[in-house]
Amino acid sequence: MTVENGSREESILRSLRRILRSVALHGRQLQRDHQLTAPQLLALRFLRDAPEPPTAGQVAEALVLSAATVTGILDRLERRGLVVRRRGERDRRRVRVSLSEEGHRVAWDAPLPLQEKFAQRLAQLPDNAARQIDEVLADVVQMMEAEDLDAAPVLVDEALVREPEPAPPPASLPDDPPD
Amino acid sequence: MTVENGSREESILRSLRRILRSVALHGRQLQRDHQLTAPQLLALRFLRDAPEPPTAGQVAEALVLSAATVTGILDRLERRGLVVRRRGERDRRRVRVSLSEEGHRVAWDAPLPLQEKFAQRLAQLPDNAARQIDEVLADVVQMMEAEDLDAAPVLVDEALVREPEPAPPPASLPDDPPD
DNA sequence: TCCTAAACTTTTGCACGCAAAGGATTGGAG
DNA sequence: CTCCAATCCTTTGCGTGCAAAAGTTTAGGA
Repeated sequence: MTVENGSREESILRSLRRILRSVALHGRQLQRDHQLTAPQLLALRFLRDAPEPPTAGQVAEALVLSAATVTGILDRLERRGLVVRRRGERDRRRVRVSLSEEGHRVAWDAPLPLQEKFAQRLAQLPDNAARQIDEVLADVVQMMEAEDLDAAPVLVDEALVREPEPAPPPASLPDDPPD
Repeated sequence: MTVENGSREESILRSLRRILRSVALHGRQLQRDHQLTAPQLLALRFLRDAPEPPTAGQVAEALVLSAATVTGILDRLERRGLVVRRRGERDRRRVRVSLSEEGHRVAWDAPLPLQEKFAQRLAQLPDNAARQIDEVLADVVQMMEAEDLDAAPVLVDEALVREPEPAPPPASLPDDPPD
């Protein structure tokens, strides 16, 4: 209410842009230093931590990427011998992906993805600060995802709907009848 | 400190992912509905608002993209007749970019980029809510941009350094001796 | 059994994004 | 005037990303 007001929005937008950019920059640095792109690294880690070889689709779901995109990522990882694709036996439509020896080595040596560095820092915050960040980001998501606002009943005060979201299931793999 | 703690971080990371994704999805919707991608739209708007035809490099700077990327964007806009490239006369290394007739029409009809829709919603928030968002995002940026934290003096409480940022210059074009 | 719909992955085609290399032009040092 | 470094843009090569179409394989109904 006090200071220049329009600049507040600019500041917020600038922060968002910087966040996007920060993610991108970190990705490039990663690639430069370790010959691994961010999604490749995330895929390796997911494979490493999976109790059993996930399918291509499961990798896509875990990384929140389309199947088409994951195909490309796996292509490159496979070409470099970090990953192995095996057609499912029970269900031959599926493709099970697992780490090679080399893949395991790399997956363990690889640096943390930005996500986790960030998470580490978050973990060091006092709980109320983290809670505040959580809530504010949820609000931002809400504003960004709100349907085209042309006639939208936009947020009026902090009493914001807090995620009707179908609460993403635990990180474990969905039911997975072996092929 | 109270409730399940790790899930707070997951929630925050999920929000960030959703924000990134929201930007991407909006871009695709834009392309589907208007045959224009987000960077193309931003370029058109920048050209529309520029007092005089900027150079390719100025467009890149304004959109915070590399020159190489902008070349591609301008290629596509030019191929569609929305934009005209003219070699500078005084300095023939430069390329001045301007809107065609059609380009002007499109630039005025085009929808708002997500940024502005979001900004509209922000403007409807009570000031203290906006302030909170602003501060929290600034903190997030700080945490994301902090140098590799291996030995970093990480934030301990809300007393965060608030943007040493060299205050981006006004939106006007940099000194521009006519070609 | 046969046939079609659904499930899963890959292919194709397009648009970013960038770094690095290349080409043209300019400006300044000598 | 000559030459070379700096400037500006484009080209090349690679890696995301996605939608839509295509290719396989499975499952379910007639």
